[in-house]
Amino acid sequence: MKPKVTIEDIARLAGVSKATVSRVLNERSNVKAETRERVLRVMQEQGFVPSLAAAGLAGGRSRLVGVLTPPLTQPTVPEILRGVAEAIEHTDYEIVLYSTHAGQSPSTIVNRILALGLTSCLLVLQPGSLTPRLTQLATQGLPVVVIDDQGPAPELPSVGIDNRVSAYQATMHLIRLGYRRIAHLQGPSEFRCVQERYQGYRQALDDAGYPFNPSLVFNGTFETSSGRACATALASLSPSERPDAIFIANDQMAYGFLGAAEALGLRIPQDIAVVGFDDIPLSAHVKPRLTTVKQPFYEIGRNAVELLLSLLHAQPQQSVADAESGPQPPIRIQLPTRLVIRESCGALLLPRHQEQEHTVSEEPKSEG
Amino acid sequence: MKPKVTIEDIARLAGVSKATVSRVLNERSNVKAETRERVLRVMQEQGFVPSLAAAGLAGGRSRLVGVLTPPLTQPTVPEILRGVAEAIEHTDYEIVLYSTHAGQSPSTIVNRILALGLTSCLLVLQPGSLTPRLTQLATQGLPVVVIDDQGPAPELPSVGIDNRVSAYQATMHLIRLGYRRIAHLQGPSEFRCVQERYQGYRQALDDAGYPFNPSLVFNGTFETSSGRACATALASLSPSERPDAIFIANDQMAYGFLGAAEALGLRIPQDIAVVGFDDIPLSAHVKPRLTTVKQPFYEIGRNAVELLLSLLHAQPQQSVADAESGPQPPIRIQLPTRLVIRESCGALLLPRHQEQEHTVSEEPKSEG
DNA sequence: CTGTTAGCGCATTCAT
DNA sequence: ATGAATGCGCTAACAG
Repeated sequence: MKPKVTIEDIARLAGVSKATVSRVLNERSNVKAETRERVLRVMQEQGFVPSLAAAGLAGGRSRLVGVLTPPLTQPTVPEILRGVAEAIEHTDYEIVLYSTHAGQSPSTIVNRILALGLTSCLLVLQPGSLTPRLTQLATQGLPVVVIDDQGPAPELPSVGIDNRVSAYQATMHLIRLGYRRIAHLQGPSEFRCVQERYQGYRQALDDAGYPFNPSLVFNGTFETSSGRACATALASLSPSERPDAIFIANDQMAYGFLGAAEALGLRIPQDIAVVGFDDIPLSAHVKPRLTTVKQPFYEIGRNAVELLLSLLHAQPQQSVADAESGPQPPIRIQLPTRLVIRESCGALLLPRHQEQEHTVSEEPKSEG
Repeated sequence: MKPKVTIEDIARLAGVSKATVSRVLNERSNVKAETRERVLRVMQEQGFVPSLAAAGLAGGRSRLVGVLTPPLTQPTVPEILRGVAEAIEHTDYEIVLYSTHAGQSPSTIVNRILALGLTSCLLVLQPGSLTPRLTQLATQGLPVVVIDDQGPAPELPSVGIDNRVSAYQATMHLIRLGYRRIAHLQGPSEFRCVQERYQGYRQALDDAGYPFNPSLVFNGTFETSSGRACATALASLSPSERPDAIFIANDQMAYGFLGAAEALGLRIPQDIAVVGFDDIPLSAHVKPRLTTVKQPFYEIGRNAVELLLSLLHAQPQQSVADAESGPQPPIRIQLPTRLVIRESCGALLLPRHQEQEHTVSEEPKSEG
């Protein structure tokens, strides 16, 4: 193994004390410019790289951020992580990756993460059932940022999108295209984003003066299979009962819907127009190509890192702020989405749309 | 912040020395069963979690493995990482993730990794131009395992597939389906896997007694665009000159080929049959669905971790072994691939194939 | 088998 | 502005 160059080596070679070397390392101001230059030069020459491990130990805080993700093969994850990784890269922090998979108890992973002292903060994608535990850790002072969903109530600082507005725009798009009976396939109701998307759907119908028909709302699991199930259910309806469009709460379910619809002889978009949610990579390639709400996953990742680090650096004052103003609602950063229009909604069949893809954006008329 | 429970606390509460606690932690044999039980119980009660950072520092080796990957949005990466993550999870190591992206100098990332002392070993996906640097680090004693490609010569322990055999099978499949003029679209020639796939292609032609036609070999970049370029080139040929099938060295290029072929009026597989390589998620969904060689990415990830950890644990003896037998060729683990037959090769148009997907496997007649 | 003594490489008081 | 001393939490020799 290469003999590690230590601060001590640098100190000796530069003719200063270890403390001084440490000072230039941490960019303290109280070092004579001349001395600093000399030390820096020696560090260059020796290829000195400070040990993160030791620095963490000694300083009491490490420069590792724990990132906890669902399986990386889940289609929304890689793009988020790309944003996270690139944001981290501009800092002197590193990523410790914990990924969860199906048959694994949440406590296992949390215990593992608690092998902290390693990581000084936590970034969690889709916490799901971990939320209570995370909230607890957060109150104990561990900076935690959550991406995407945060359970029924927002309890932790988070980064994501405005699901309600996005769903509103998706539904409104269908309305403007002239569809009259617009169905909705939901995700699992325990997710906050599912409720919000549903609300956006409802509000769009209201604003358009459409009657709300509960029988047109279907429950899904966010998995492909429930898209298939939904398509099967619709196929069994008489043409007059059948909706002429559907807003599906994520792209995965939309794929299932598309596939089953084809097999069942339902033409998309002629018989039923479809709008999805997420815009994961496949969505531009399925047939028909999927109109969907694009989530800015990359930016979400970047913003989450920035938020997390800002929390981390604010740590010292936090307790003071808490004492002054009491517990504040956690910070929420919302990034804009856009509707990506492709084939499945039928818009491209109309004469006025000639582009391959375009986007719309529009706010709900009322807040609430 | 939660007051960290230290070994010292445990030692005091269990009425033993810190050294003993450390012994049960590291599962040393020389601890009286009774004492061990007591210590373990106290650790349970206190929710003690040892600090990886401190352990690494003190022990001289950390329990972090550095994983260096191309952008996570590259389609083959997530599945590999999933395997890596799950394998790591069964150990007491953790992953430190470094991901590279386009506009970034290799040295930057390597320097960053050298902020080692952090990580005790390195797993690198598609090292590319990093290979020399990695080789250097490896000779300095850093355990390094490479996934996929390793440059022109195998210089580092690696995990991957037998590209030659896989390409042979893909090409032979086309031959058996009766295609006579079989083209090949290569990747960038600096990659070893590209050469091997080419060799497999050549050998299949040889074994079948087909003449080799250099004008049917095209150079690509592994990117979608070169698939399009290739299709364009083929479209300009007269039907008699044009190949009736093509083996494309990765799925990304195959997508480009499929897309451009459709636009150019070339029917797949009627005019040209296509076989790809990788079987990334999209491949089952493009139209026509792509026949391709499936790489066992998940298993590759798992095996890479196992290899890396075995190297790490063998570290102490390594120099001895070297001295005895001189430098040995680096270990190479090769995992089996299988050909996934879908629409693009035309096999499903023939009467005897009724299944949606099936696989073939077959060895080259001769080695070399 | 177990306790004692030294550090690992660095940050952080104190001094000066 | 700089140096000396102390300790982070743990492992690794040593002794016993």
